[in-house]
Amino acid sequence: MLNNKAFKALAHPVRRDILRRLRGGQLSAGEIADAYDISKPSMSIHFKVLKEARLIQAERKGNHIYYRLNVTVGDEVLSGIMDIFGIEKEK
Amino acid sequence: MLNNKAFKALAHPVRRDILRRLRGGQLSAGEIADAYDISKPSMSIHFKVLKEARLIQAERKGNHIYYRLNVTVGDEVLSGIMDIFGIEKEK
DNA sequence: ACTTTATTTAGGAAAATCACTAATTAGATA
DNA sequence: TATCTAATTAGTGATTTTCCTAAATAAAGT
Repeated sequence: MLNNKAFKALAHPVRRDILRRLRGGQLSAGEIADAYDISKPSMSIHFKVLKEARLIQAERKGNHIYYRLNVTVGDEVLSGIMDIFGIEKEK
Repeated sequence: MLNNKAFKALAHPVRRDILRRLRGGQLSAGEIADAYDISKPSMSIHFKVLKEARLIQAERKGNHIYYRLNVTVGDEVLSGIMDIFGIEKEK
């Protein structure tokens, strides 16, 4: 399946929340992780899952790694859902 | 999370395919199951997951159980995805 | 009542997911 | 080089998922 990884990534509430948090622009791994009561290593795994699904993109700036949303894949998921349910895009 | 179950249900490629198959109208458990190289009991579990996520609805007719799509929940998922990525509904 | 057909439930094994702590890597700075 | 900060990787354990076969249930036909 083409974007099975994206659907799998979206199956976890924390990962969906991370994405929502990135709507406003890029944030560092630490900034995101601080918002959750989950260890940094565990958060890092969530970032990895999102990255491998191409739902987020990473950029290193000195000491920090900044993550930002990849809305393109968001659109793909949206199209996927619409296809699944036979929902037409209202123009 | 409200519809975490729906997102979890959508994480499996076979379950997404089952839903797609139901776009054209209702089908019996057996009709759906026959299309996959997976045992009936395992398929039954997939139906259960989809049912508990309210993505499908079941109706017994004599010997058969017919499943049909619940597009309402499809719409909810769609809205959820749009919210996550900050995608605006184009009117 | 017995049998057949359709489907689910029970029980169990393998694999994946998700969390943790400890250790490592990468870059900046003294 | 040594040290500090930021983030990841390694290793481990608990839980969940996903599949199987065998058994049970439900409705219909004989």
